[in-house]
Amino acid sequence: MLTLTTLTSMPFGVDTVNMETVKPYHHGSLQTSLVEAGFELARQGGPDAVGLRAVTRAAGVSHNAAYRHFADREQLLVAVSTRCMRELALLMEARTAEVQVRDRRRRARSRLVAIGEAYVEFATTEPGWFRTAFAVTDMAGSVDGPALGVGDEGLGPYELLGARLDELVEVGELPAERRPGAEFAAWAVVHGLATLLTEGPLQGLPVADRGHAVAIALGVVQRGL
Amino acid sequence: MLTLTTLTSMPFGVDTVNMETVKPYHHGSLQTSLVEAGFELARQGGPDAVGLRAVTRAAGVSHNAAYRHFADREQLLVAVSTRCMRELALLMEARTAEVQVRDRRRRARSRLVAIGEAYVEFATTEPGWFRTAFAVTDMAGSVDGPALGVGDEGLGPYELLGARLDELVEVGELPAERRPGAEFAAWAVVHGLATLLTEGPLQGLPVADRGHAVAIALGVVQRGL
DNA sequence: TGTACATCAGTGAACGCGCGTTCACTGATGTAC
DNA sequence: TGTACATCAGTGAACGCGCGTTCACTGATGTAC
Repeated sequence: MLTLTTLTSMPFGVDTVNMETVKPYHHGSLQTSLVEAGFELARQGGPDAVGLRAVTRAAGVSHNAAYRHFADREQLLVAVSTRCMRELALLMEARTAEVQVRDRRRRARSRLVAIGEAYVEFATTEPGWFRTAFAVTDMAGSVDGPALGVGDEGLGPYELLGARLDELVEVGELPAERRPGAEFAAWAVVHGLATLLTEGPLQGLPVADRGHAVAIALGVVQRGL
Repeated sequence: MLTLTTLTSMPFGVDTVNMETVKPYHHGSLQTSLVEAGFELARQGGPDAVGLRAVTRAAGVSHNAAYRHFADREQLLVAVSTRCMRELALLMEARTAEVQVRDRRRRARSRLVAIGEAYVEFATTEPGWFRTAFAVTDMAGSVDGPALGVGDEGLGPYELLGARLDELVEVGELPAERRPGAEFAAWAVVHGLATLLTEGPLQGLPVADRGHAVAIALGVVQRGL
């Protein structure tokens, strides 16, 4: 199993070390550092932990240096949220790539299951990041679908789901007439599982039973599609 | 369509009026009043709006009178959350009772759909209450299932779902061997829809499309069960 | 039937907390001439 | 090649906010005698 933190490279490598020792007046990449600090804070404390003061404190900078880079707390949170969303998308992609099935049809199904499982895996192993990813939702929705973007860097979770469903159609595992709206069903189960297991009343469910619950729910959706 | 607020009677009738005019030193039913005030605050502002000071202010009482009835803010929130959960259960029961279908099998299916729709209806029409209902989740989980209780006053949402699924089995619409774990699938879709439409990235979905999305998702689960 | 007194349910002032935000500032950078 | 100066990125003190919680208190209630 991949460690989640290995999915993305460090924001800047050597500079971080130099910063510790030299500590120049001009930071050089403070914006990135602040987002990264917020990302780490969000890991433990969720969106509420991402504050202007907390983030600047963690970056070793005076508390209102952040105002050079973000208009207010909300904008910082948007940036950190996007960062979390990208992390989710990266895990989904990684788990998809791991699928080793020859048969096109079975392969397409496995890959759909894989992104679903990755979604729930992300939520349960990194609940703080998961909550933060969905803490900001008033990014203007696009016409093509809801805004679950991760900026210019790759596809978002929603796009990845769409790609899997398209694949299912291509391969003949999903009747084309059932394709429209299929996202809603697939996404809803998986998001529901993630939320119930993470923040909701299924929090206390023994870890052993979790996989079971996920398997049942994903099975029902697969059969229903 | 029922108005949600009509589902429960006022906490106390005449006393409320008298309280306004007489305002005795001893309130008489402050605990109930505080919970009810929290319930109203939660309607607009969700769980964060349920504070000791906010609630006492709304009840027209000094800010720490609440400590006679609740050990701390958390306990107040638990009480208000339970209140919200009961409201959800009441809507689910009301919508179930409205189903008018003769055929036993079709009736059982309709009633399952009805509680699912009620769940989503509650979340979208009363997002503050919905969020508050699920804001407290560390009530010790029971052995029989997750703690989604509403105290001594009737069944909780989880129990209602179980009843519908049992009915489906009785009536022959759900193979008994698929009954175990069926809650997970059903609950997950519905909770996922509720969350995505309410707090998540589907917030911006035009109201017209909502019903469509819900119908598709519920259809998939029905078919999959 | 009356009264003393324990108990209970409120009051009001005060504390400390961390937060977002604003202000006037200073140190570093880079570019026009 | 050198220097003045605008611009940019950071600093540090201060403000006001609402919150939960604690303290010592007072007013009302009901019960034992």
